Amino acid sequence: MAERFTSFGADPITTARRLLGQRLVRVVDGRRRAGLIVEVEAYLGREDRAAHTWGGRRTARCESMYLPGGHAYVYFTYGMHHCLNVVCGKADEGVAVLIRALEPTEGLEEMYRRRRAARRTTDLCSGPAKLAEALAIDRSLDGIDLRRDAGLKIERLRARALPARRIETTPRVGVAYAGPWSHKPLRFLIRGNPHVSSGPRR
DNA sequence: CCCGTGATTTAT
DNA sequence: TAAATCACGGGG
Repeated sequence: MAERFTSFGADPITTARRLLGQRLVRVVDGRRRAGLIVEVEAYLGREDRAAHTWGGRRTARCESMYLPGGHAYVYFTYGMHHCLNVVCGKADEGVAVLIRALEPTEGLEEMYRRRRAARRTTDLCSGPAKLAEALAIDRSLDGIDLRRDAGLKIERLRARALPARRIETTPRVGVAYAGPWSHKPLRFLIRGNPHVSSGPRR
């Protein structure tokens, strides 16, 4: 029986690295859908032009990003997509880690049912909105506590972060508008994993 | 490459 | 109130 991952109090870069290789679990009607976290991005709060909390912006949408580490921040964009962030740090810091891709491990049949366009397992969760669709994650989960809530949690499969040589670092995806912040190496992937999204390779 | 799609944010 | 924007994905 896997324990829950609960070390959400650190800064977003540390948390991002710690989350790689852990297991994201969604329970719907008592049934599990799960996958290993293989790609994440760190969002650094006030100073980070690409973060929703940039400049201390505090809007209805991103309010939950100011909760203490361990909560979910789920937002809706492009009129059709949801994305899941794991809030980290302390209350009011506005820092989080975007979960960008999973290697599916449980509930694949249900994932295929939800993801009409998926032809192979690497299409199921290889992007932030893909995994949200596959795991039925939407704004109803915004602000929930990942350390206590039954519907969405992270299981700790390893006590320590993966060794640095197994982690690839690249700029973040889709933040070209963010000036200097668009090039910073804040995207982290498990090197060589086929389930990562189609962002920059290095 | 282009485009859907509509909530959310930002400008007037 | 109106206009622009968008942590994306799918199909050519």
